[in-house]
Amino acid sequence: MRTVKQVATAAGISVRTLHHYDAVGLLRPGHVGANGYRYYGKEELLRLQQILFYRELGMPLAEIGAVLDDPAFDLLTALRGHRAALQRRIAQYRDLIQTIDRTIASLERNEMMEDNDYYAGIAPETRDRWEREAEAFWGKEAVAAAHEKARALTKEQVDHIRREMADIRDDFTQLFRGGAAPGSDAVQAVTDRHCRWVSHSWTPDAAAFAGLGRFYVENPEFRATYDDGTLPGCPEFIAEAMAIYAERSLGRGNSRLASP
Amino acid sequence: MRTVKQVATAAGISVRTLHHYDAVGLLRPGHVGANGYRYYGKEELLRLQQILFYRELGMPLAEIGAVLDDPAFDLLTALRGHRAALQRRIAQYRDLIQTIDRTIASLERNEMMEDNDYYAGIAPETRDRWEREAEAFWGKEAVAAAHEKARALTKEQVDHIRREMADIRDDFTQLFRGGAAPGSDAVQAVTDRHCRWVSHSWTPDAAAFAGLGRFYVENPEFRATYDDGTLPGCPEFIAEAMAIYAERSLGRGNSRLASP
DNA sequence: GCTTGACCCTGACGCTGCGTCATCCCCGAT
DNA sequence: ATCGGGGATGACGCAGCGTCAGGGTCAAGC
Repeated sequence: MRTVKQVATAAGISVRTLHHYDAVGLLRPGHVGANGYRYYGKEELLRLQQILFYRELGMPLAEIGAVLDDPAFDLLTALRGHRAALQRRIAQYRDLIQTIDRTIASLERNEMMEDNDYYAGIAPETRDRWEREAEAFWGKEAVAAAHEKARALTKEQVDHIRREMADIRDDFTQLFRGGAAPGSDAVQAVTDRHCRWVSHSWTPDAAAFAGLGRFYVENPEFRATYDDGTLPGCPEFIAEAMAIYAERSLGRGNSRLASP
Repeated sequence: MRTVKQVATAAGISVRTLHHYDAVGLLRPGHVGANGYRYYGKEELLRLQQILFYRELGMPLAEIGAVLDDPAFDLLTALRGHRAALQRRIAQYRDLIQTIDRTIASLERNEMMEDNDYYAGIAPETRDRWEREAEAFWGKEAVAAAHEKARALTKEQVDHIRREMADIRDDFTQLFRGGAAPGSDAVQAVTDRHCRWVSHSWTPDAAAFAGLGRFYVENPEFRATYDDGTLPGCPEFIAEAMAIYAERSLGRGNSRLASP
């Protein structure tokens, strides 16, 4: 029989959380003393473990209660729904990140041009505000599309290319986190996709592709792109994979890109 | 001068939102009529566009207010911080998705094997402890990978595998009782079967296979399984056989598992 | 037996960004 | 005069606790 604090510290949660779970009927103490103290036994601790597990999955408390109290509850469906929701959120966040990147880029451009202003007569602030307003007004998609059009590419092409790059980047980071070896089949497969992607605008040979990898390592912008700020060493990992790929698949003239 | 509803429908937000923004001082109407009606002019509309833009980036309203009201505010830093936060969230969600996948997999496996499940007769607590020990020993990734592999098996396959394991265990105990040497041909033949058996869910190299032997010795549950309580020293015997096997047949790259 | 400090309890408000009533006022059209 | 479509101001709700505030309880040392 443990008191609230003992349980809380053991489980890594706060006393208030236990109070809350008691209040909403999610986890009742096994015993309540005459003084009103809550005491938890083994059974309650086990239940708490389960609660915390599902909570970590982002499941709302009410749903957790339903799962634990009703064995007929369709947990599988609930989990799948949860998974889908998480993926939607991830996709949404990725879009947001792209928008932020564009905003940052435009801000930096403006700062860079502050001194020797190319656009004499127009204050950078104003121009910047214009762009943001335009984006807010027509939607970032539309503005982006307009910019891309100027580069003589169709929207679908651009979209496709962007998505492909995002995919590749995600695959790389995930493999890196999973501890995959740069020379492993999985990593090399992604590197192959990357090489094909690069080939949209450029046809690298072995040396050039390996050089691009080194460029990723040395260039802060690219580091930031791949590194995620949370995965130090990921650019090096990618560069290594690219070097291996260059030697294996691009070296000695056995280019896979000769016949696309 | 537009009324709340006009602004709201034009901007795609609710009237309540405008009220809220007014209440928190984020967006004040340009004019307020004698009757209390809010009227918004062009300036306010522009400000609203900016507000909505930053809101879409997931920025809290208070911060948006700071950005718009204080031109000295470090927008770049704020945006970068935001980006990092979003990426952390994405990483977190990806971890959650992985956990969910594992949970779903285990649930499906259990449903598939309702009666005779993998860990029949073993208390969930014990099972969990096993799993944690196994994870500590080989790492989470390896255990998770083994689980994935296991979940793809049909019921008959599982039955077959279990029977095979029982046979192997019997052979081991019989040989041990008969005083066979761990390096003898008979014992090594059984060890070979054992290695193949293990390979159903895992592909060990020499070090890993020998490590599994030590795991059998050190882990009480496995001791109990092999030991039968009547044959002290049997786990050590098996571990020794496995170590020898590992060196002879798995070491120096002459792996039999390279071409299964 | 008394003080002290560590714990325990029960409210109750706060936070985020509005959605959703409820209640009442106002304006133009009929 | 009346009616319908806005408009306004509270106020509660939500999700999951954090964070006081105010007041008992317990074990230990003096």
